[in-house]
Amino acid sequence: MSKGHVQIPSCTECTNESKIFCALSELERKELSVNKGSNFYKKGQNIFYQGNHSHGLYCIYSGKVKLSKLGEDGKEQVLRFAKTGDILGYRALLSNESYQATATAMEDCYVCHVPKNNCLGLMEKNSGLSLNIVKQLSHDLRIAEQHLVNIAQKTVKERIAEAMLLMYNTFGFTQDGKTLDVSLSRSEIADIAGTTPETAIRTLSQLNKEGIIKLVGKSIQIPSVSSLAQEASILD
Amino acid sequence: MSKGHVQIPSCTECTNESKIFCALSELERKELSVNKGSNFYKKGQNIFYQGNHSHGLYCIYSGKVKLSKLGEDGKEQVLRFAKTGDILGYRALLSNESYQATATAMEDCYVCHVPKNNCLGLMEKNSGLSLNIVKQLSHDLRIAEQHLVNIAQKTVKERIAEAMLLMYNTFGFTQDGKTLDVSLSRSEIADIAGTTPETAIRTLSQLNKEGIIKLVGKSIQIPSVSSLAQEASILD
DNA sequence: CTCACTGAATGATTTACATCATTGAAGTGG
DNA sequence: CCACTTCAATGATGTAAATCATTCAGTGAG
Repeated sequence: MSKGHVQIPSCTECTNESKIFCALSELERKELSVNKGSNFYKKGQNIFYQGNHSHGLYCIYSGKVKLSKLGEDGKEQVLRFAKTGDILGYRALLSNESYQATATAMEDCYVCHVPKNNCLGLMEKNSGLSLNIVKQLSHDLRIAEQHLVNIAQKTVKERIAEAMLLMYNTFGFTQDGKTLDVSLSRSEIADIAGTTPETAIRTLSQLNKEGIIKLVGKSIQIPSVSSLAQEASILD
Repeated sequence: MSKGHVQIPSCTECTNESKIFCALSELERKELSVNKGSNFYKKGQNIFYQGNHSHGLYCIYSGKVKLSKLGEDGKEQVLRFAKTGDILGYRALLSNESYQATATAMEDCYVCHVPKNNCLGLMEKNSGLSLNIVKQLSHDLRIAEQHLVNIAQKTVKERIAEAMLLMYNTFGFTQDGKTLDVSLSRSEIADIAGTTPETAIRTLSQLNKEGIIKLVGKSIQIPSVSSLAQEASILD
């Protein structure tokens, strides 16, 4: 807890370029800030659980978060990721249903929480905010449906390649311009691709041998994004 | 009921209880109606194609429609269904992207089309309408993500059972209270469950032998919805 | 330093499912 | 009425991937 002591500023001072809240005026940002809470989540901690009831909106000040869902047998399926500036929990908030996924900190995170009434009040007043959220929902739906088709029709190898691409598209590279700026266990990669850890491991080392990716300790390098993309969509 | 001569009324007179447009006042419905077009689609015809650009919103006056998506290799994946009173194409309209799925008439359909500007104008004026659409999007996202987990983790038999349940939940039974009120080819059922026609056929006849479902010619009967749900490992 | 613990990697075995090939049933048209 | 087409159904076979089991490398505690 004593780690760092990061000071989270008011929403008016927030430097994150939020895709959602950019529609707000200075005054509205102030209103957003009034009742907000800020929390620190250690790597591995859950921000909310599938089945919980929603009390507001989460906004990631810093850190990486994964959203996953449990199947009937308890096996985890990663749905998508979120990072600095992204908001979480809008689906449950808007449909007034319980959370249908679990949000887990992939690394130490600072996350703000805006109470339900603040959000809904602002959405009613500011149609730009509503539209941004609608766009976010539309985007998520598109991604989810594409993910569905991928899981249903592609081979494990293609799905693993696709998972690498997802990680690249979401988090990008570190300074060296080739290493994925995210650390996932083999088991988590398997949960994205809808396979088992063992098969994920085997497939990763196969891609490694083929030079499509490079496994360096815990981290993964992608020498050529385009050849990885080719691997993800075309059968060998 | 004579084919080809159904008179589609103005939106003010529409008897369909639309989940979306119920938020509109009499006056707004009139506005909705001004520029709307109405079309007849024969069974098998496409209402819009994956990749097309959106010019407005579709509203189903009568009939059943399936929404599906093509994988890289051309294999079809059924995403969801729509029926009388449902609207289509809101995702593409709102996110301003092209259609990412293809809508196909499963039986002869009458479908209205409301131009883009009418829709967006009404949405701006009536926040209840926006909220309804947000709720619809949230719902679709929930279904899509659940579908994803099912495809990723369940066996073919469970997925086929789930597909039967989806058909039941969407279209219900005919008058006899046990026959699914929808006609799908085995190949289409396979496209829902993410499998091949052959395996779908074999699994259906297996479920038939076990008495979970009854295959009567082209139609499918469900003696007990709860035992079918059990077969699909649905707990909720 | 060594013992225990954790995650990664890989081999062996089994299972589930796709693919291929064939037959039968039901339409459809000349 | 019969050939022709289309679709449902099923059996045989090959294969991808899950499951189980084991080894190995790295890390931290005592």
